[in-house]
Amino acid sequence: MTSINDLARETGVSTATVSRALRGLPRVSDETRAKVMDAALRLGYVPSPHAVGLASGGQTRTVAIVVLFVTRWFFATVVHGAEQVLRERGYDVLLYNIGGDPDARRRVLLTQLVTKRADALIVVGLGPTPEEVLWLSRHGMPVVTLGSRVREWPSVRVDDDAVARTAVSHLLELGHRRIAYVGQLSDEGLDLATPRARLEGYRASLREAGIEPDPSMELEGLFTLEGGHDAGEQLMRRADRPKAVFCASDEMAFGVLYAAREAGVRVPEELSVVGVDDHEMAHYVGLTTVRQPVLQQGRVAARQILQRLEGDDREYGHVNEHVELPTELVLRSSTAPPA
Amino acid sequence: MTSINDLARETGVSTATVSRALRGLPRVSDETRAKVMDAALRLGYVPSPHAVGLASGGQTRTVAIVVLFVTRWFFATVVHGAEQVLRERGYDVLLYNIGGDPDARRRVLLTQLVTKRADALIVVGLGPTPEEVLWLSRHGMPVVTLGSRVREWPSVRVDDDAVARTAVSHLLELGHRRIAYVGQLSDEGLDLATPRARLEGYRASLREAGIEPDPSMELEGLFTLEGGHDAGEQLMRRADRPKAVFCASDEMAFGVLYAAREAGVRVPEELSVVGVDDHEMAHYVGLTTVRQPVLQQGRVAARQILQRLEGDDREYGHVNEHVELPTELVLRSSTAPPA
DNA sequence: AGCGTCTGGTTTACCGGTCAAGTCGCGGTG
DNA sequence: CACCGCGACTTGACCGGTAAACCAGACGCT
Repeated sequence: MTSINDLARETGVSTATVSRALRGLPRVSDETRAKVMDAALRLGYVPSPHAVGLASGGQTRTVAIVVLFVTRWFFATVVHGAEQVLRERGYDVLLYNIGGDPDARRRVLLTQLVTKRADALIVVGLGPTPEEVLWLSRHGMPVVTLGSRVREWPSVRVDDDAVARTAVSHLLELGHRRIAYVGQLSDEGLDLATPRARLEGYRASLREAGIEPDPSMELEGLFTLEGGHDAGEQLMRRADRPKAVFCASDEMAFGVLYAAREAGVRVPEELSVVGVDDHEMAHYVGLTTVRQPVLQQGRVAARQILQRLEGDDREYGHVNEHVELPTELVLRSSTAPPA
Repeated sequence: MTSINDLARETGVSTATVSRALRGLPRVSDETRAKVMDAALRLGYVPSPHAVGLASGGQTRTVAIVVLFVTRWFFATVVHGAEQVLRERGYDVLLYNIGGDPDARRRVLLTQLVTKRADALIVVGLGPTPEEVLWLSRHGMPVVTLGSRVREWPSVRVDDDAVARTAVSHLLELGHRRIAYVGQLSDEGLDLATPRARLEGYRASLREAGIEPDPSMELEGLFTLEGGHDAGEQLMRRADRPKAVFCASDEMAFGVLYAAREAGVRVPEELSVVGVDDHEMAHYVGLTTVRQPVLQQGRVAARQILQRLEGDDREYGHVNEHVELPTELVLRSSTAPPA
C-alpha cells in the first residue's frame, strides 16, 4: 500500500504539501500539484480513511442506516433513496439490518457499534426509546428518524393517522360499516411507531363515523405477504366475514387478496381491500391503496442528515425539522360498494 | 468523547496498560484490569476504530457488499443473509448500490472507494471484468463473487445454465415446442453474468431438443415486474403468440402473468409460464419456477469471506473455492400441456 | 534601503490507539 | 551475596494523515 510518505519521497516535497496538493488547497504551485497528482495516479495512491479520520477530528464520511428488514420493499426502497443522495455527496452507507430482533436493536442503538463508526444515523421504522435518545444524544450522534417522530431529532414521515383515515373513509363512503383491520398489533419489544399509528387512525375514523371499533375485527399479522395471508385466511373462515378490510401495508393486502381468491371470495364484489404504500405490484393486482412517497422519504432523510453534517450557517436552522410528506388515495379495482 | 488517555489518567496507569487490560491480554493484574474495566464502563469509553485501524495494520472490520439494485428481492435477500453472518462475527456491512449505473460501477470497483474502507468485498450479480480483477487484486482486496464466477476469486452461485435447462425441459416435456424467453438481452456496459447464462441455457436446451432458437422469441425485458409486464404485453399482441414462456426471474414472470390476464389469456390453458427464484410471492400466484436458495447464497458468501479474513492455517485452503448450490423445479399451476 | 505581504513551501505537533523494548521490585537460586 | 527470571507495568516509536506555526525569497511600495 502506497502511503503519503511514498508520494512525498517520489515527488521530493513534504507530506504536508502532498496532502494539500491532492485536496486542492491553496499554497501549492501548479507545477508541484501536477507532479503530485501524476505520482498519485501512477502509484495508485489512496489516502487511508483511518488516518484521515484520526487526523481531522474523527469524521468517517459514513452514515449508518438502521432498518427493520432490508428484504421488505418499503425498507429496501428507502435505503435505495437515501443511498443515492448520500453517495452523491461522497458518503458511504453502513447498513444495520435489525431483522426484527430486539437484541440486535439494543446492540446497534445502545452500544459502541454505531458511535464512532458513522457520522450520523438514519433510523427507519423504529420509534426510538427515551433511553436510546439519551444515549445517542450524549454521544453526539446526529440522528434522523424515518417513519416515526421524537421531539429531539428531525424526522421524515407520512401522517400515519391520516393514512388510516383516508383508507377507512374511502370504505365508509362506499357504504361499508363493518371494516376489519389487518396489521401488527403487538411488537415484542421493538417499538414500531407505524403499525400503532395506523391502528389508532383506523379506530378513530370508525368512531367518528359513529361505529364502535370491534376488537374481533382487528387481526394480528406480520408486515409481510405471509402475515397478510394468514390473517386473510382467518378472515375468510369466519361466519361473520366482513365485506371490507383495511391492511396496514400493501404486502399484507396482497396476502389477503390471495387468501380471498383461495377461498373463492370475489374481490371487490364480496370483499373490498385497501392497502398502504402503493407497492410496485399494487398496480398490477389492481389494489386500491394509500400511496406514500417511499423513495422520496429516503432522499429527504439523507438530505436532512447532510444538512446537519455540512450545512453552513445560512442554511442551518432552515431545515424543516419535521417533514411530513403527502399521501394520496389511489383508486383501483379492489374496492366497491357492498353488494 | 473519552479517549484512552482519559482512562489512563482516571485509573493512574499508562495507556498501554489500559489497552491491554481492555483487550484481555496478559501481563495485567486482576486488580488493575478491574479498575480499568470499571472506569471504561463509567465513562462510556469506546475505542476509536480509526485509531485502532491505523495502529494495527489498517483493519476495518467491515465488509463491503456491492449489489445492482437493493430494491430487487433477490439482492435484498442476499444482503440480508450475508449481513446476518457477518454481524454475528462482529463485522459491519458497507452497502454499495450500483443502481444499474455503469459509472457508479466504475467508481466503486475501480477507484479508491472500496479499497481501504473495507477488509473485503462481496460482489453480487456483476461479472467482474479483467480490469476490475486486476485492480482489486493489486490492492490486495479479498473478493467473493455471488452469481458469477471468475477464476481468481471464490464464488457462490447456482448453475444458471442448468437453471434454464430445467425450466425449458419442463416446458418441452409438457409438449411445448415454441417457447419464448423473457430476460435482459443487452446490459449497457454492466456485465451481468446471470441473464446471459440463462439465455444461453435456454438456447442450448432448445437445440438439444432439435429446435432451432428463434430470435424473435427472445424478448428484451428488465429484471423487474415492469420489464416483465412490457415484454408480456408485446407477446400477447402477437399473432403467432407462443404457448409457453420462460422468464429469467420470477418478478418478470409476474409481469408476464399480469399482461396475460389483462389480455384475457388464460394461464395455464393458453399460456404456460416458468420463472426463476421462487420469490416469496410465487407461491401465492401459483407460479411454476426453478427455486434457488437465495438467503443461503448470501450466507455462504459471507462465510467464504470470513474464512479468508480469519481462517487459521488448518482451515485455510479447505474452503470450497467455487460453491455451486442446488436448484429445484417447483411445480405449481402456471404450466400445463398445450391445449 | 527598509518594510510589509504574498507564494510556496517545510517543520512540528498532534489524532488515539498498538506494539516492541525497557524498567523496576521481588522472590528464588547457585 | 550477586544474579536471574518474572510479573506488572512504563516508555517511546509508529500508523498515515492533517493543521497550525514558521520560514525563505520575490515583489511592490514608500
